[in-house]
Amino acid sequence: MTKVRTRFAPSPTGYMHIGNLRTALYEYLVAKKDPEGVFILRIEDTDQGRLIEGATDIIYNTLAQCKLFHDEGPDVGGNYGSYVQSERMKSGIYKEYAEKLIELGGAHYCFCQEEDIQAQRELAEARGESFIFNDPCKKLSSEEIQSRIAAGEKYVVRQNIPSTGTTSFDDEVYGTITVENSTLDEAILLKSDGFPTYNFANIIDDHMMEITHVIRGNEYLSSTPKYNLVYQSFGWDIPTYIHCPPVMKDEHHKLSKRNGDASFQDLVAKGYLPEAIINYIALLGWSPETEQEIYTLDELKQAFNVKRIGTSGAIFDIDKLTWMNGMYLRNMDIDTYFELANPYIEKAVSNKYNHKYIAKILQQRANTLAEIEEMLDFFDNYPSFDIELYNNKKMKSNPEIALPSLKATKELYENLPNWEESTIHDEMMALVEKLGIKNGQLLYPVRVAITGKQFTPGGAIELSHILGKEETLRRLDIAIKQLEQ
RNA sequence: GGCUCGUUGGUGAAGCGGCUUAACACAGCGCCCUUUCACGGCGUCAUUCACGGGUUCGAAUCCCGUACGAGUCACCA
Repeated sequence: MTKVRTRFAPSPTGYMHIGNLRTALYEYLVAKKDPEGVFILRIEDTDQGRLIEGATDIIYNTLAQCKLFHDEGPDVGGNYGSYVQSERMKSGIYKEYAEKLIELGGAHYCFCQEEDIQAQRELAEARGESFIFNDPCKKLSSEEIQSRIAAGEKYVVRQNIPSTGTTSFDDEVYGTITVENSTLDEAILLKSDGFPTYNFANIIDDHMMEITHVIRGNEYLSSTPKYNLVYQSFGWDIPTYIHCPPVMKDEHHKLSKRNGDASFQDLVAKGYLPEAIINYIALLGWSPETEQEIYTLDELKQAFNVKRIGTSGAIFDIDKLTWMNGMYLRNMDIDTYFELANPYIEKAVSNKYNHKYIAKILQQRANTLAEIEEMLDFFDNYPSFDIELYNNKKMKSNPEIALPSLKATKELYENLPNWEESTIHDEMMALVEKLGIKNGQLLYPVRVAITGKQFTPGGAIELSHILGKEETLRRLDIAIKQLEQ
């Protein structure tokens, strides 16, 4: 069996689309399922002048962050020619192949004017007819063709499509698809400037790079029969096709840059982990055989099976990603977590507080790194707040109950032998006992008083400990004064 | 408009003719745990698989049609 070779062929647009990333993931997984499989990166940078500075770096960085390491590519080399399409263009290979295809009867020269064809098309559409271009140039004699070319007349190379019969292909996810040849347009392969069209370049590149599995979005489903006709004319092996359903923003729209939808970089900036993003998008449109949902990349390689890719579009659900990201955050060891979270903790909390301890209480609560800053804002800035906050039905707390609780806590805190968390805990519990109230009636008001927030990462005891005796007492004082008014 | 593809709950989805009075997960809701929130635990959330026919003893599962949606029909990639 020949070894599997797949390729990821993005355009450097400066934006790593989630759908594209998923395609890259699937390409990587299909390749790596085979111990000798090869995953290739080919940059398709022939976009009409839309070159964006640093855009290829985004592609390299994204793949590296996701650990989707490619075996061949512009930056890592390989034995299959340039991996940058603009460089391949210069070599003239496409023209050679186009001419070869003409010899083989799979294509022909066409001297028609673009405007003429366009006019015909518009005429047909105006009449409500479907338009299939019937190229008169197909009837040209080879002598005439030669003389017109010799005379310097512009031409394109156009694919030959039989006017009868059908063309079928097998897709691993959509099954066998058959179309009537009579509904297929004879596509231009080589443009009048001598450069190939995207689809033709793709066919040639994939063949030259010995790609065995073509994985792409299902928007290519309709053009695949035309691809096959070219392969057949050349007598080349047809790759295995794996068309994937789209990743949607909502019921009707695909996720796209135009809509301003989140890209991979945006998600990372929002505090999502590349591992979690990969894990989540693997499950968008593909389902494993077991009920397992959390997968490492290695586990994904094991579990992945093309046959279980679905056929209908999947809506990107940020809530589920958020949940999954939280799972990753919670399941990592505290040191790793601290390393990841600290930059965010630094943004919100000055060094006078113990960041490591803060990370510990944060780990079970934050689902994304980016939300950390807001969760910790009360450390350096003690906010003013409404005494309404003391009202909590479940805790049986209200401003009236809060005042004596705060006063008692203040007195207790002032006389504590030390500021260990265990000491604070034991003494506070004893105080609850002594006052004959509920835990929440003491601890809830204290927590509100020292943070000014309804929700905090951690309870009154933990937070008192982190804030330190002096700061805690200061805040308690302010809170008591506010309540006394 | 032609062609191609799709349609199971709010979302991702399992299901491949009887084991399904449709799994699992997210979100939601309720309860429990708990010094808040979160975590964790428990429960609830589609009598029904877009709709209509047909095949069959039996259909979400097979066939046909309808509706709706998407993709594609460029000398763009």
